[in-house]
Amino acid sequence: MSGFGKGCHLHLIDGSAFIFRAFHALPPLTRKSDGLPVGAVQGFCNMLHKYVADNAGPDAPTHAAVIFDKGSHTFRNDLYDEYKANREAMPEDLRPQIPLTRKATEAFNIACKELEGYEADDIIATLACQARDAGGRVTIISSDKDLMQLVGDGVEMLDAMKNRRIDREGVIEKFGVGPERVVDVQALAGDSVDNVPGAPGIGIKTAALLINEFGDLESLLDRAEEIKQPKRRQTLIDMRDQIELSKRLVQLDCDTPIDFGLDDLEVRDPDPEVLMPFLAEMEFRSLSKRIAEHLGVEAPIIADAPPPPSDAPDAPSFEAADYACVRDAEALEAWIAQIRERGWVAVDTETTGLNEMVADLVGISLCVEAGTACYIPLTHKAGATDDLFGEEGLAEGQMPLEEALALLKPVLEDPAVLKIGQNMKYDAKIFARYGVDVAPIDDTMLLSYALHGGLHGHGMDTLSERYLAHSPIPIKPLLGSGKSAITFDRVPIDDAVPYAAEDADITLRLWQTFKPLLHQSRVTTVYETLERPLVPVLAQMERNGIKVDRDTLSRMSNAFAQKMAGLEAEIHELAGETFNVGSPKQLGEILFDKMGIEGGKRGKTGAYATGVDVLEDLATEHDLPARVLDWRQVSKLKSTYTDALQTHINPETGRVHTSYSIAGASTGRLASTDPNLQNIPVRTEEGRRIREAFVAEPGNLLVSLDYSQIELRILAHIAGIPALKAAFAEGQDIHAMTASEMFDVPMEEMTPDVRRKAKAINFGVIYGISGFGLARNLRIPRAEAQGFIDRYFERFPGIRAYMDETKAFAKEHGYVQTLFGRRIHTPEINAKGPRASFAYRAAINAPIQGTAADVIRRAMVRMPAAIEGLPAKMLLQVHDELLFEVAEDAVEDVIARAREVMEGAADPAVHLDVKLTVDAGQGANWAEAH
DNA sequence: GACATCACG
DNA sequence: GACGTACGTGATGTCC
Repeated sequence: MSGFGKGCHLHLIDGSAFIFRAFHALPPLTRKSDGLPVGAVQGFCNMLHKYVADNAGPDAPTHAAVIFDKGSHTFRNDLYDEYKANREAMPEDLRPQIPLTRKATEAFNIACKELEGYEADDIIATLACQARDAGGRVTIISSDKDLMQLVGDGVEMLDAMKNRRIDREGVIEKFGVGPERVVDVQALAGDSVDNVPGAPGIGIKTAALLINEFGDLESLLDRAEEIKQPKRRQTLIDMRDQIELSKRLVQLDCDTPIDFGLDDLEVRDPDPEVLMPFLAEMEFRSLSKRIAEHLGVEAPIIADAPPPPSDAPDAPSFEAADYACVRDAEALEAWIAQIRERGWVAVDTETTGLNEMVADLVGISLCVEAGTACYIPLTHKAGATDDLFGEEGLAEGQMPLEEALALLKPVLEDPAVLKIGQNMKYDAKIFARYGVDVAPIDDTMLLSYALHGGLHGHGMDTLSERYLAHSPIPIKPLLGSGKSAITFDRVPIDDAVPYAAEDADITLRLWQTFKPLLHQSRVTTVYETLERPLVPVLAQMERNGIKVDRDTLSRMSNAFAQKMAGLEAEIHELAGETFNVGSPKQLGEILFDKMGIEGGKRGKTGAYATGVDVLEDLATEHDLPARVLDWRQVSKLKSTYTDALQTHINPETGRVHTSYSIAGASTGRLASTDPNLQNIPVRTEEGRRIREAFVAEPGNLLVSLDYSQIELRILAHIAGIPALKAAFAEGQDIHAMTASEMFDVPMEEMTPDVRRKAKAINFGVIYGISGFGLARNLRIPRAEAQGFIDRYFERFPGIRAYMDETKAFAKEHGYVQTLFGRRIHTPEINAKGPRASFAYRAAINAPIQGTAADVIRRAMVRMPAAIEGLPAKMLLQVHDELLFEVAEDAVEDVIARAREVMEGAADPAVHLDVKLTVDAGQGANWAEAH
């Protein structure tokens, strides 16, 4: 290459951002041999490898460098000694890893640059300017807003996390001005993270407004007298020096005295002779294997590896794996022998659909060690050979389903053979329909949930990509999509084998990866008491289903349809034209443009907001929004409940079978899908009637047991609030007690309104209270809401301490914990900006909501044994409620036993200072039982 | 497929 | 002092 110039493309990676991201995104990891923390280094290497691997295309960079900060004192500190003064100290675990990330960059043979006394941003600015002036392109890999001033003229940014490019338009979207005026806006708005003062009372929005009006900062300051708002005018006049200082702080230096040139940054291939030893030194086993594979060299042998649960010393790559197709009893028996020899097997089923209540078994995959897997096709259809009667034969070369199941059943039910699956509830339910009761089990999805809850999803694709660096064969090309989609039994066996067997292979490798980590992360008990044992319990509940009366729903649907039609006519009449009432966009235009109602607020997409709270405010003055609210309620009830629910009634059982996701919610709660039976209406009279359609079989009753105020009780325990504990012990009305404390109203004189306020505050505390949130909820001025909160903290001082401690814990560890040891990761807690506030509130809430979720999980796990022998079935869980179907004469027995289990569910693992109490109800339908 | 809305705890 | 805010979910309809 003859020097940097036109046609060249320079990539500049913000090294510090990479390190911090790697550090916070990953669980702590130490080097086995000496305990040196290396998690961030590993994450950093992962990102570099991904970066290198992703940049092979025609748009590949010709030049690249990773830029680091160096030294804590920069010229900005000379300008302003408070610059970055409120930044928190670097975490202890991260400090020793910083020099290692530099070594890593060099090991990857990527230029690694820094300059004493200068921030990485200034070096990036200098290089970007040089490259631009030479006529080349530049991509800055960072999402730091301070770098946005450099965008334009061939310079772009790339947010590697979101894989989003930020160009001139992106900058305007963020700052309201073009890149050349970004520093002016920043000078006015300041930056709390870097402690740039700016002008008090002016944020980005206002700053952009002013700059756009006056052209640039200098003109604005010179002509500050012309500003109409008196306060703003005075601020700009008084604060001129501070604003000008701020500008010098945010302005990047394009002239740093670097001692190298663009030509030194030419992209070079990594040298395996250097890279491999470095990875070996770090003891990155799987990463070095992966990179060795990518470079086509031998992976280094890293001594002192922890013994994997597999006896396979070197797992073959997925590409090299050769999967078997099992077509007869003899071959299957050979596999079964291998399984018995080892004592475990990864299992995966292929079926005709996602609904386990309906789907039929098509084939089974087994894997006994990494790379050694098979697929047993069972009911694949022959190709396009259907005859006139639509009868289709089975494809050739499959063993009879019954024969295969007869051979496998003893193994699948053998207590000495562990069956490993990814989302085993699905497979267990399928097998159950064929008379096979799979046990014991391990579930890689649940292992990941216990280990990484809150960090990422736990689907197989995610886990495989993250932990095995392998993208599973996608199912789409096999099945097609849309109308022409086929079911798995129509996939040719030859195509099915690699796909299906690979799933079992991946599952086994994930198990080998995760299982040893359980102990290290101290979540073995969580997995073994709260996750794994729930699988058979939920499988049984889902198979039980709940009887839903179609006629009741159908009648309600008709009534709703009539009511909607009437309301719609009224609404059109009021609007003076017909429009789609269900379209928030059209409704907004009618209300705020056509009718000219004041106070329409536009959301981020530019459409008017027309949510309930907006319409409720308008409804006091206008009829139309009031009618729309009515229409919406009816429309919701009809479409989501009376209509959709009917389609979920299983024709064979006459019941509705929901599916619970165990690893969906980050806090440990379950989530119900297809249909969601955890959000059946109850708060309004009209909605509650939907529950009349959920009925018991003749001779039975529905029995509902729910925890009373479980989250507040847990809060009282965790935060140690004597007043709350005492109130619960005495069985007082907790919201009334709170109100009495806070507003100095004796309990006898309590009014509903005062109690309502206290209730909102109690909930607010659980949610990580803020003045703004409470103000909005209660529709009171923010200052008043803040006053309530201050008073609450004064009266219940333990709350404040709990919040502070929880926040500190999250910041230090990257996760928070429930009383039972469940970890909920909060990777964003150390982010900057509003994301951190989100993470903060979620971190406050997670231990409370999560502990409540753990409690009911424990109750559910114990429930089958507790009601054994009684004519009762557990049907549904709704977070703090369990619903049973019970023969009439056994109702009292079941209530007594279930209540005992639920009230004692925390014991013996945790002794709560506050007792848990359970309310019970019964009736012919769910409305009566609740 | 994103977004707005609304049902639940 | 200003960001943009209540926590956790799933399903539906509109609109591009």
